[in-house]
Amino acid sequence: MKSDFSKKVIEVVKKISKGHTMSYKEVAILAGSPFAFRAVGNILNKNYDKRIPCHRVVRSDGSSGGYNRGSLQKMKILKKEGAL
DNA sequence: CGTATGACGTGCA
DNA sequence: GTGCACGCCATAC
Repeated sequence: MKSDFSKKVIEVVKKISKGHTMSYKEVAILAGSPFAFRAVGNILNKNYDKRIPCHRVVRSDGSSGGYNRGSLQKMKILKKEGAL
C-alpha cells in the first residue's frame, strides 16, 4: 500500500523536530500537494504508522485535531515535548 | 469504475 | 467569538 503521496506525507511528518508542530496544510505542501491537506489527515487516519509522530501534526487553528490514541493523549504529548 | 467518507481549511452568518 | 456550509485531495468500499 502507501502510494507515493502517503509516503511523502509520512516522510514529512517524520521530519518534524521535537517541540515543533506542523499543520496538515504545511505537511500537504511539503508532501507536494498544497491542497491535499484533506488526504493528509485521511492517510494518517487509515495508515497511521507507529514511527510517525502524527501527534505533532495539528490543525491550522492550533487544535490538536484527532489522534489514533485519543486527542487527550496527543495534547499531553505536545505539552510534554514542549510544543505547547 | 463510481460513490461516499474523512484526523481539514476557509468563508460567511 | 462561535457555528454552519462548501470545496479540495486521496483512500476505502
